[in-house]
Amino acid sequence: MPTTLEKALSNPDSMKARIFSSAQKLFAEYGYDGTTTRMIAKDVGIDISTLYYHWGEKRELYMAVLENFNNEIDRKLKEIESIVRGKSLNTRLEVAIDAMCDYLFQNIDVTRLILFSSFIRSRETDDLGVAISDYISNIAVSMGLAMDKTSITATAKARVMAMVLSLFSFASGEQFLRPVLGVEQAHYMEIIKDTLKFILIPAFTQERQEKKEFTSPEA
Amino acid sequence: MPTTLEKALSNPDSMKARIFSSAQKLFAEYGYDGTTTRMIAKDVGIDISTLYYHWGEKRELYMAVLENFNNEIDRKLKEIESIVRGKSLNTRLEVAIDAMCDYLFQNIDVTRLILFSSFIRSRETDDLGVAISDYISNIAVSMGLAMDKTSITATAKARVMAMVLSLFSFASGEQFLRPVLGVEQAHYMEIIKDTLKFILIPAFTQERQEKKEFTSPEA
DNA sequence: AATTTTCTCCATCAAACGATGGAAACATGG
DNA sequence: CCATGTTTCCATCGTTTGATGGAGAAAATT
Repeated sequence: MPTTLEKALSNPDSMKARIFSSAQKLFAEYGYDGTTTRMIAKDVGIDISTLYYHWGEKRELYMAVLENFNNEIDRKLKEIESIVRGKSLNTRLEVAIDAMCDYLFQNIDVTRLILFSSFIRSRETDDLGVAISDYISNIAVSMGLAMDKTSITATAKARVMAMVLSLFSFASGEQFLRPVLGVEQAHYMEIIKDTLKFILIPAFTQERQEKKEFTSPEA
Repeated sequence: MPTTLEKALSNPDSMKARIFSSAQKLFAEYGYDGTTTRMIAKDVGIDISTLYYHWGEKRELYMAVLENFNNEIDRKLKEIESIVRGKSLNTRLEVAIDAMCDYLFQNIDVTRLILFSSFIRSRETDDLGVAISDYISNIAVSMGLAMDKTSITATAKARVMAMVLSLFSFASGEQFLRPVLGVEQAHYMEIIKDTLKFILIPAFTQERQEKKEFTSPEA
């Protein structure tokens, strides 16, 4: 069941969808305050008022971009969850890291957006943005690191945070991180995947063996 | 030997230093484009033109804030390096994580600033900002994960990146991450320290035992 | 073909932006 | 007390920002 937003964007050639696409790109690059409606209109190749005709206020357009990401990430998380269900913790982490990397690196714009909207306050409103925080608990459950949302310890949440923050940072910061590594774009993601597995899998699996702190879905 | 900038800020009651302090706080909260010169002036309690009298262009003030961070972080890294020199890798990581956390959490503004300046492009200039990237190699060497800057593999750099990005993200995002964990401010840092150690130490020490990929300074 | 609806642009608005010149307040040394 | 240099504020500049009304083009409907 497509949302009203998705229906409006169903035709990528429509003016509304073209504006949305440019807005997403620019908001992700310059942030909310750093992006002007004129920049978006120019990128699309239209007049400003055409933009306002289709989307109304700037804030409205921004919210739509965030809402769209919300829908996508929710779907993606459920998809990954269904894939890794029943697998061992080690496999769950490995598959999830691969899948999330694939997704986020294909959608760097939205990845940057969600990161910025969480970290940076806007001048006009105090509560713009969809918090990454909402996903932390969901991911912890999806990964089988906790039974349900309510029973997750602060420690477990923090570890999931570390995982998510690294992942988002690596994707969002590719533009300036990749030159430091001196690798090509295709190679970059492979290194990131390996690094995340290298860092995360020992930590979570060792913990499990030692304390059995995390419950596993097949238990 | 204090820099010219540090000399100008030596007296924290001076108008120039007060403006600098407010600017740092606001740039860190709203980003470059999200912070106006009027916001800064109002925060200090002065007229805009007073701000311009002391600092000139807005960009100038922003650059000064970044330069100040550069000086501080360089000093901090050298300080940490001298402390951990000769210690075991395990101890080095533990001490460094503690020290860096202590420092970054006491300077959340500058931590956020350096993160934003790396991730987000400004509207007016293309190369504003001091890249985090410069520190990656330095830290790798300081941690004893590599002999010198030139011989670090992309893989090793990526792992240091993961460490640095997590650290910076945890500090920069305290405002919205801490409520998710449901802990108090004092407890937050402790959890983050534990989490970083939990995540990083097994990865790096296991790697060392298995492949001896990283050189150690006492070898 | 005529009419209605949808769309796009031109011109423009008020408010906020970065930035400046000049007058007034302040301090300092003679 | 005055002269000189520094600092602060008021008023204002030109530009850019978000946003809108209305004229006309394009497309759809009748």
